[in-house]
Amino acid sequence: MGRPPKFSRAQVQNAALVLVDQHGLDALTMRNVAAELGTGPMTLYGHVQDRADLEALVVDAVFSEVEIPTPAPDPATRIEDLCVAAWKVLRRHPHAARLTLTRRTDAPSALRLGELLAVELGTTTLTGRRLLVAFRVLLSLIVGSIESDLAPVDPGDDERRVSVTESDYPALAALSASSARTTPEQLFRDTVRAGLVGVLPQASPDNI
Amino acid sequence: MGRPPKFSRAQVQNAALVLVDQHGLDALTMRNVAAELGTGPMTLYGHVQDRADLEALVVDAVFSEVEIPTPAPDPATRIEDLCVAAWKVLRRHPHAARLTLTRRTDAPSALRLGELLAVELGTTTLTGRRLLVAFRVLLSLIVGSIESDLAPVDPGDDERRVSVTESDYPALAALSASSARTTPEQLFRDTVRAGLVGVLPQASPDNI
DNA sequence: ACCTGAACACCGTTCAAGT
DNA sequence: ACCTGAACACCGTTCAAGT
Repeated sequence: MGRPPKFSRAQVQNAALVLVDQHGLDALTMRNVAAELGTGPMTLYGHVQDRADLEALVVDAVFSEVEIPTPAPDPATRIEDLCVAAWKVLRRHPHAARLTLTRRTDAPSALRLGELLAVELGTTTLTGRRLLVAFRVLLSLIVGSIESDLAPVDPGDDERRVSVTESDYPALAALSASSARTTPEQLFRDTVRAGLVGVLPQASPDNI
Repeated sequence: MGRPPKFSRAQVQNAALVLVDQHGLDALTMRNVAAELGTGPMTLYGHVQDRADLEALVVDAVFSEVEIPTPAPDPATRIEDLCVAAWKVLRRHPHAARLTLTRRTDAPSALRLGELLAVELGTTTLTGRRLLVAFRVLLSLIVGSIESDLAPVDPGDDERRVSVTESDYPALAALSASSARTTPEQLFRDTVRAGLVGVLPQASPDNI
């Protein structure tokens, strides 16, 4: 407890992510993180600007875990793999994922991933508006799929939940039954492939 | 101030939505809503189960505003119009939209809209897994597009924002420049149409 | 029986006192 | 100069006192 600070910003980041993973997003408070590090709340302000900064740190930690896949031979598969890598890391941190859904992220690790995806799309024949649409479609599919999977995470919601099996929504009930017959990853891969078909002229619907 | 309650659940709902629209999501507190209605915080618990219930009320209010479009002749356009209707209403309430991104919604008005979309997709040749994927793609595109648009809503973020024009992310910068040349609605329509091409065998890429 | 104020256990952050 | 505890202005909700 001499001159050097008692802990680093990286330690704050790690403690925050562990807290969120283990006890949910509501547990992410200045006071809890400080307690985890064995100090008072005010000591945190030496490493973090404010609460929003703490949240940004968590988002950055999550995307830092993305394993960039080794490039597949064809562009469509490279793009798909990149999307799956992002999806996987968000799935591994469902509570933290909610942070990325709500606020726009400046986290360098997230921007780097976005840049990678944009570069990959740029190697296709897509340009201009169609390139932009392709990018937005893929980002949306990642974010949207995570959101769709997030339901069971919300605790206590189940008691209040109106079962979709109810005959009020027969079409939704049929979909929900059909979704019980796939794994989440398979469903996401199918979703991304469908998106690619709509977006890449050269992607053929055959491999779906 | 006699026997009948001083206000209805619908009034609570309305007061909550107005509060969120005007002062942002952080202003949505039991105490603020109560003050808006001229009572103490505890009186709210006569109409609302807890804070989560209050948020659900806001989400329901938003989706209740959806104007179901008059059905277009062809299925693809009917589906597109339905998606745009949902997108528009979320755009009109950007702060409240954040609630729908994070938590799974049981709001009847939202389920009814989902059911409508599922039914519409059911009138195509799609069945089983492909029907499910189509539904997920469209939902994801709505949710994801809203999320992408939400950035400027977050107040005070701009000061901290790392400009994407920075040369660290040239591909992202190019995309962002390209997105400045379209309207949000046009971009969303293009996005949905691309999604439909990937998802509906009979949708032709010609009309993009 | 119902409505609701006081009180409790939190929260982020300011401010000033400690070193 | 820097670190950090006390204090402030909030929050959702319990509990008990009022009618």
